[in-house]
Parts: sequence; C-alpha cells; structure tokens
Amino acid sequence: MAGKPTPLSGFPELLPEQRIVEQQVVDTLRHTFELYGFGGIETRAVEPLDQLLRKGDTSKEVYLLRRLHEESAEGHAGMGLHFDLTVPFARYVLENAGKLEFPFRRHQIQKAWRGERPQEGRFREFTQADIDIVGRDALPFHHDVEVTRVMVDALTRLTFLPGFRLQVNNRKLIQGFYAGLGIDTGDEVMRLVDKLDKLPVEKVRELLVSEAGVDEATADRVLSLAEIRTADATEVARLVGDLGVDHPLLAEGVDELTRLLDGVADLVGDRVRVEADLSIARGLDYYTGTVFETRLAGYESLGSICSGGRYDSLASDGRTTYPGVGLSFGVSRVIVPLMARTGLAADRSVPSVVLVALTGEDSRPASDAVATALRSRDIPCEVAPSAAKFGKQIRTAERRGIPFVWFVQPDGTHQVKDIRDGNQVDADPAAWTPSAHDLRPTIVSTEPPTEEQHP
RNA sequence: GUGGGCGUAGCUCAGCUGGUAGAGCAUCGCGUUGUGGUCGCGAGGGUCGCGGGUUCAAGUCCCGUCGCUCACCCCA
Repeated sequence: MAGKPTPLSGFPELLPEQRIVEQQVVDTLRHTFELYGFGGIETRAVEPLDQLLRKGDTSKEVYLLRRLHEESAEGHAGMGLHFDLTVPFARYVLENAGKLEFPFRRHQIQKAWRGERPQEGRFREFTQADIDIVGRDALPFHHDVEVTRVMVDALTRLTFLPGFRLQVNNRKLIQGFYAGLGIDTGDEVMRLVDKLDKLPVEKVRELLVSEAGVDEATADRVLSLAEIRTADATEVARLVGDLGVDHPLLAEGVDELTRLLDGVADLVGDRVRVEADLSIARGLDYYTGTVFETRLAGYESLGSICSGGRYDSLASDGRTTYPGVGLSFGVSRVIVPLMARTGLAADRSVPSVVLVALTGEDSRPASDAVATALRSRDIPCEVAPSAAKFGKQIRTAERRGIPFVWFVQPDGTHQVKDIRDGNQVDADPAAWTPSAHDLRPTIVSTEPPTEEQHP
C-alpha cells in the first residue's frame, strides 16, 4: 500500500525552477505596489461563515472548517477559508477602522481557496495579488485612475510574461444608458450582455428579448453599446453619443471612463494596453462604477486574469460607509498555465550562481572558505556535495543550471570556469563578481502563441 | 453537481481478434583513473491505478471503485 503519492487536483505545486518564477512575479508586484505607497497586510485564512456568505449563493464553493471531533448541530465550526481577498479585507477595514488612516491603501498577496471543479487556470488553492484604496464616506474618482496606473505599471514590469490587455468599462455608463432607454430590467440585461464573450451576438439578442423582456429595437441599441471598443479617450464620448441616448448617469459614466483612459495614457505601451470595452460588466454584485477585466495575450481562453473595480460600499458598519476601488491579479491563474503550456521556468533550479568544486573531504574547509567569501559579497553559491571527479561536479552544476564552477588549485590559487563557454580564468574569492545578469536566476520569457485570438 | 476522455518504467507513450512487459528520452556505469556537454557500449528500473468477474490464460474483455483530465454549471 506504499506507492507514489499522486497530485491533488486543483492544488498546484511547483518545482523549484517554477517557484522562482512565481516569486519573481510576486516580488515585482509587491515592489511596484510599494513604489506607490501601498503597504502590505495579511489577513487570517478563515472568516466567519456569515461574512463569507453575505454576497450570495456561493456557499457550496466555500471550504468549511470542521474538527474531526465536531459535535455541533451544524457539523462545522462556523468558519470557512476565504475565497478571495476582498471579503476579508472589507472585514479587516471595519474591524480596524479606528486605527487606519483613510484613504487607506494596501496590497495583499495571499492564498485563497474555492471548492469549485478545477480547470486550466482555475484552482482550489491559488494565489492572488490585490491592491485597494478605501475611503471613509467618500473616495474621489482620481483613485480609480491611481489603482489602474499602479497595476499597469506592475504588469509592464512583468517583462517575462506575455502582453496584457486591460479592458475598462463603467457601471454608471451602462446603467445610465439602460435607464435612458427606459429599460427596467437593467441587471438582467447586463448579465446577458456579459455573456457576449461566450455566446454569439444573435443568441444574446434573442435572450435579451425573451429573458429580459426588451423589444428588438432596444436590444439592438444595447448591443450597439456593447460593441464599442476603443483605446482612444476622446472616442468614448463620440461613439456613445452617436447612439443618441441621454441620461445624467450615462454622462457621468462617460466622463469617468474618459478620465480613466486619459489618466493612464502615458503608461500604456506595446506590452500593456488599456482600452474601453463597453461589453465588460463583471458579476452583478457590488461594482458601482469603474470595472476591469484583463486578457493575457495569446491566452484569451483563460478569461480575465486581473479584475476589479469600484464599489461604493466595500464595507459598512451601518453608520459609516467605506467605498473602495481595487484590482486583483491572479498569480496562479497566469503562471501555472504558462508553465504547463510553454515550460515557463527559471534558467536554473537553485539560486546559486557558483558551485565550488571539492577536491577531497579533507579540503572541504578550503572550499567552504571560498563560498563564505563569495557569500559575504552577496554572491549565492554552494559547495559540491561530494568530491566526485571534476567532470561529475561540472555536470552537477550543469544540471542545476549553475553557470560557474570554482576550482581551488593545488597551489592554493583559484580559478573559475564559465561552463557555458568553457572559459576558465584565475579568480580571487575576495574580488571576483559574476555579471549582474548571471547573479540571479533568469526567467525564460514566453512568446504568446499566435493561434489563440478571440475576445 | 452533469457528461466525455485517460490511468503501462522518472517522463512521453506503444502494446492488434486475450498467450508470461516494450521503445524513445532521462538515470547510472564503462570507453575517458580529477574538467562536463558529442559519440559508442552496457546496466538498473514495472504488483500495467485498485478490487472483483469471465477464461486454461487478462495490460488487453466485463463490472465496480479511486485518481487525473477536458467540457458544462459557477466564477463573489
């Protein structure tokens, strides 16, 4: 009954050379977030069940905590693992409202858990990286622009990943447009429009008529709005205006969306684009203004890999309301499929840039001394595990992707060999330094496949 | 939760209408006795997911079960 353990579906684990990729993604995100003054927090893994279930009928996706010796009538402890970082954050804000400075900005990079059936990019245990800004009673719109700028900057710095396309819309714009058309089933219409990336337009038109009860002319105008897509801030007002609908909320939404595109224009580039996409709505729940989705170039079937938006009531204690705006980047969702599909990984499986060769166990102190000298100058290195033949020691380095092997010569001098080109030179343990490029593992960047290309 | 596909060596897989288990890559050794990669030769490695059934005989057929996987549902 011994046998090899098998992987647990939905609980991905990485090899060392893959974990390096994940850590570099997380390090880059954190570094960028902190450049903008977002401090980090970590919340506990569990929340009371009533907190987790406030947002709807998702109880079946929550992992419950239960003692083996559970005796309560419910059969569980009344606690569950959090399924995102927003709900725990909202609770944290309320709990610590008296001690926090508002507007409060934080980043949070943690695991989350969902009991759903795993698929590519969708796991039961996964890592997310969130930024949010929360105000007390009010939160000016410029913060919507700010979080977008932070995330665009962060994505831009993930140079070893494919490009990103951030799609932005605004709930006020949609709701104002629907109100201007006299639609009174706005939520239902929005939910159907949100399916445009899965169902053909004709099908959605049918559903709008049959399920949302709008007439065909109205359905066509709803779809015309949803077809609007532009990266040009000045185009938004013109394209929406051409549809001839008038409503104060619509005007407000157009203005916000325009300001947002304007506000990030200087940061966008080839790898990270931002565009207005008026079909984006996000799940119905609590977004009230700006909404975001993000596609990974060449991996559109993964769906949105970085989402978020504005919620006028992220949290409320009954007396005070805390509006927020934020974005959530799906770390696992992006990197695990890339590793599976393209072999994305670091060029070595260990941090070491040098393997110090070993001539014999009696000379291990001499090799250790070399390693100590290198480490004192922040050069990661390791000493060979055994005094095997030098050919084997070199092979050990090669298999781990370590680029340099260090030899202590019989006369006590030193040489270091770059095993990639075979070049071997005299070196001083107190002075030799690898190139900055070699010092840390490098991620082999991935080119997007050209086949995939859809919504 | 529903439906399909697949479980054979470390990995990728072959194995026909049942007849005692294979390849490539990887690993280890030797050629080359302290400077790798190429090349050549050789070796090790398997309760064929698990349980039951049919049969003289099951990796192969049947039933069950577990796992993985894809799609649907869902996606706060």
